[in-house]
Amino acid sequence: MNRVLVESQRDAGLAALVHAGEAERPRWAWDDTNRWYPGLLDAGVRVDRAHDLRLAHTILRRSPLTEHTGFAQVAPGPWDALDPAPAGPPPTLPHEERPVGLFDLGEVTAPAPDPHAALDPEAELAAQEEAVARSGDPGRLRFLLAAESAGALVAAELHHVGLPWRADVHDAILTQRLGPRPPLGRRPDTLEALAVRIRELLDAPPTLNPDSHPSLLKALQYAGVGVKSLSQWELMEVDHPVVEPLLEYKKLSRLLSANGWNWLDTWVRDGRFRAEYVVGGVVTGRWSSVGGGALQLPKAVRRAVVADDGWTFVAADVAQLEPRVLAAMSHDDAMAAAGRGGDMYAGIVASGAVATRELAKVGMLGAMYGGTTGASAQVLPSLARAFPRAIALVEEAARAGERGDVVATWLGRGSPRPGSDWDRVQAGAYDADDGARARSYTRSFGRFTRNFVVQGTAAEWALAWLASARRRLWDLGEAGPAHRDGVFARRPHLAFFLHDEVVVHTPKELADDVAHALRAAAAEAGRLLFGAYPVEFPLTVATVDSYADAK
DNA sequence: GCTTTGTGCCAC
DNA sequence: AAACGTGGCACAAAGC
Repeated sequence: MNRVLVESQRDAGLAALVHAGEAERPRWAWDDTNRWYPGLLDAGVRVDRAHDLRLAHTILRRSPLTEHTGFAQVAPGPWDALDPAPAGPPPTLPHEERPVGLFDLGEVTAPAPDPHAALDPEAELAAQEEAVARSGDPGRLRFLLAAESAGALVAAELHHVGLPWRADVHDAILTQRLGPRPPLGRRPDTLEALAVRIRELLDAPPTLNPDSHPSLLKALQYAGVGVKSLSQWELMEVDHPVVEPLLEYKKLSRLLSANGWNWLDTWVRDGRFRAEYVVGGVVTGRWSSVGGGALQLPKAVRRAVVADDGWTFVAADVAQLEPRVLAAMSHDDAMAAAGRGGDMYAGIVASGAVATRELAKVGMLGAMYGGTTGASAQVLPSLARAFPRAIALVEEAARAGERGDVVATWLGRGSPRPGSDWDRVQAGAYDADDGARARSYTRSFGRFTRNFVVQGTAAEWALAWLASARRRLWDLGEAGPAHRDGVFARRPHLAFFLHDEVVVHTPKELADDVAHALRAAAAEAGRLLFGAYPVEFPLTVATVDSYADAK
């Protein structure tokens, strides 16, 4: 049963209405989960199911399964122009005053009309349901839309609860590696000492700023260090005393700028890191994030992710998700068999296809990414003999992209068409240079579609896993000490998600049940996507008090 | 002065 | 200076 929420219901009575309505387990349909759910969560209301019209609209507009429908063929409308709503207020700015605005005599602009006022969610839901019904595979699309919307609920809940973050531990990590926090505008002691050492070894003046690429590159050349760039991999190939301190400087400088004290001030409040996850933010269907680099938390600071007292983390990740997904999509029995037993790469070696686990790994990754060089390309023929259906699937996806065609994930998410420069590049291939450029562009798009089908289907598996885990964790009920107010105060809940891994924050006494729930959810996700096809999705699960101790 | 671009590195 | 997919982010330099 659907219940559509419209703008006129955005008032003080909303939380009570939704709370009461939950008794009948409806599917709440709303324009954008982040415009409704954060407020409900703040009011202590969790919803069981939802339908995110904006996310569903995007999928249905681009799926090959609906391309013959009017829904996909009409000109872009207001639903196509929506930006994702943020899950929360913007962070506080470090080291500066917030813009005041009141006495800012700059250009006065009228507030933009709220695009949501013009939307008709009831009509949009009806149109979406009709498009699904007329699609080439309503069952798959219904599942995809349900999984995407469940993901939106999860993302809002992740932002609501936040990832436990110990600022004091983070500060200790920074102080140990960089020295005490310096005054504004000064380098930390360790970096300053390294800068001095780098200048000495290069015989460079005290004005040399190691953060300035052009001047550092010049100084390296004067000193006879023949590098064309400052990237690690190139510096590592050079034998010169400056390399070691320079690499150390770069590593620590990165830590400082990306996850240093400024990051801590900006993104950690009240012991929580609240990231904005953007569901469907990647064309493949993966999530992206904005603010704080939530999907790039470096291993160096994960020590600061510490469970609350009486609570612990259960961290789980899927072993070799993408090749398993590929085996299932292609019904490659030999590859599925290689995945039985936990380590698919070991299974590939056992099958006799390649000699070592490392070769199995780089070979499979190369097949899915479109690698053309090195060991990965060398073992590709062997992999193609051993796993013909799997390799054929990615090769066909690559050829489709090279033709400029659309490909689709297992559940029907369509790839974007090539950009407007596609025709221009192809048509302009007059001389040898232009021809080479056109071929390079074509192959590049082929690598994109090759990877799209696998990465996108892996993202669908992950959504199904998240949705199932979310329900199972809720069903575990309340236990142990309350750590906060709110609906998850005494409940195990998802606290972090990263493409193929999750971290659950749970009362200690439920840790074993959580681990079981995550494994059961993984098995359920496999069944929901691939039915009885015998492909396994084994998890590596660890119960840890700090995220740094997971795997 | 501001915005855009290039570089490099973090995650999967 | 990348090879081989998807991203975000900070900083300095270049562009306007």
